[in-house]
Amino acid sequence: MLSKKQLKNDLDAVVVSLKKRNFSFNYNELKELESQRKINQIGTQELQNLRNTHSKSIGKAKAAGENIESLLAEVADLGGKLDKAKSELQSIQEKISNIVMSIPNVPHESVPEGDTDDDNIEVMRWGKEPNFDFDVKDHVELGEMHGLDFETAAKISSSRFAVMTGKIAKLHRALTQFMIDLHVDTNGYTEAYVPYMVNAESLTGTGQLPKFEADLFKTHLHGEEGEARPLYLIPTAEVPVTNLMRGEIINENDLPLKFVAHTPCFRSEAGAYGKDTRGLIRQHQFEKVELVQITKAEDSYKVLEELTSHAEGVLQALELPYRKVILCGGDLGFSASKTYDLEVWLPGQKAYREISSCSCFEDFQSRRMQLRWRRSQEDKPELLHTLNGSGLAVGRTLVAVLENYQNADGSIKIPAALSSYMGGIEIID
RNA sequence: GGAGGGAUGGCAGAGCGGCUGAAUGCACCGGUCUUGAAAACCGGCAAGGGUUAAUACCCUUCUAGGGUUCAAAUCCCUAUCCCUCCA
Repeated sequence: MLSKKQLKNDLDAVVVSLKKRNFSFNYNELKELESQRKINQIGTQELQNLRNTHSKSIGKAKAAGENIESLLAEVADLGGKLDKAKSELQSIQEKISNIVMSIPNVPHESVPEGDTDDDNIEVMRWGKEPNFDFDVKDHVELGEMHGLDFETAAKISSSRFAVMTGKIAKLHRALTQFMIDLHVDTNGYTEAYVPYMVNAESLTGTGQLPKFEADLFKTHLHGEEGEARPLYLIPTAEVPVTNLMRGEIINENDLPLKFVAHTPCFRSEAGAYGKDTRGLIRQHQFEKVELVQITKAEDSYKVLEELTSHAEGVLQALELPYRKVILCGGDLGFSASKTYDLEVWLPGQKAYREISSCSCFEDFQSRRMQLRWRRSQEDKPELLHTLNGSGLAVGRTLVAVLENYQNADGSIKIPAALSSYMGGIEIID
C-alpha cells in the first residue's frame, strides 16, 4: 500500500512512476472521493464533537442534581444525524481503501522499462553450462527412472502434483536441509517454523489479498453459527514469516530481523493453463526455503544485494550455472519495488529458468502490516522495510540437479555439497 | 462433550456507565545531586487520523464486529484467542 499522504500530495508523480509497470488507474475518481472524504469527515467529526460536549454537560448537570430534560431534548436528533454521517463517511472510505489497496508498489528508479520478461536485464552469469557428449534427458525422464511419479500423484490428487519415492525423495529432502543449514550457519538467519495456513489479515499484509485471491487455495472452517472463517494455504513462506511481526514496534537492537523458513507452498496457478504442464516446474504444491529480512529504510537496498547473494550462494555451492536478471517494470510483482530473479541453467530445456526471486518491498508491506520501529524515544515510530527471496525453490533445484548432474545412463551424480546429507552416496542409479 | 475465568499503553496491572486516553508499578527519556556512576528526588513518556502557514484545536482507538444509551474500557450479543475445572 502506498501512503495516503503520497497519493494526496504527489499523485501525479505516482501516476508517472506506475506507468513504468504499465499500471494505470482512475485517479480522477480517487481525487473526487478524497475531496468528498474531506467534507464528510469534517462534518462527522463536528457532530461527534457536539455529541461529546453535550454528553459531558449532561453528566455534569446530573451530578449537580439539575434537571436534564431540556439538555436531552437538544440532543434528541443528533444520534440519527451522526449515524447517517458516519455511514456515508464509511462508504467513501471503503471506496478509497479499495482503490488504494489495489495500487501496486512504485518501482525503484533502477528498475528498467519494459513490458514482459523479455525486457528483463541480465546482470551477471555464473558457472559454465555443461557440455554433454550424449543426448541429454530432461528431469521428467530422469526423475521417472528414480522414483518421481506424476501419474500416481494425479490418481490420488490431481494434475500438477508429484509423488517421489526412494532416493529422489531423499535427494529432495537433502536439498532442503542443506539450504536451511547454509542460511542459518553461514548467513546468520534464524530458523522459523510457521503455520501453512493463514488468515486473510496476513495475506492482506503481504499484498496477496484483496487482489489475488484467485491464485490461492482457500479453506473454510465453521464457527458454531456456521459462519465462515476462511484460512488460506500459503502461496509462499513470505506470508507467515513476514507477518510474524505484524503490528509490532520492533526494538532497534533486534534489527535487522533475518528469518529462514522451509515450507510447502500452494498455488492454484489460475491462468497458467497449458504452461509448464510437464514436470516439476509449475506445481500446485512445492517446497521452498524462504529468506525474509526486516530492516531500517536506509538499509534495505544494501540488504537486497546481500539477500540475493545468499540465494546465489546456494547455487554456487551446488555448482549450478545460473544468471541473475533485474526485472523490468512490467514483470515486477504487485508489492515489490525491485526484484532480482535468479535463473538456473536447465540442460533439458536448454534455457535459464527462474529458481529464486529476491525482492525489496520498501514500506509497502509494512504500511499494510503496521510494522515499525522507533529511531529514538522522542521520535514517532517509523515503518520498516521488508525483503524476501527464495533460497531456493526446492523442487526446481531438484530439477536443476537432475539435469545438470546426469550421466549417459540416466544415473545422477550427487553434488559434493550434498554428500553428507545423502549418507555419503556418490550416485543415484 | 460440559462448566466457568480472562484479553486494557513497551511490560505488569487497576478501573466495571459520565470528572478515565485510562490509576499505580516497572522500563524508557530529560533534569537536580555526584569527580563519574548508582541511589534518591523532580519532570516527561500511546497510536492513528482530520483542519491549519503555524501555534493550536478536534476526532478515533482499552482483542474484533454488532447492539443498548444523551454518554461505553465499563452493560448486552457474536466471533477469535488464552487459561482453569469436570467428563
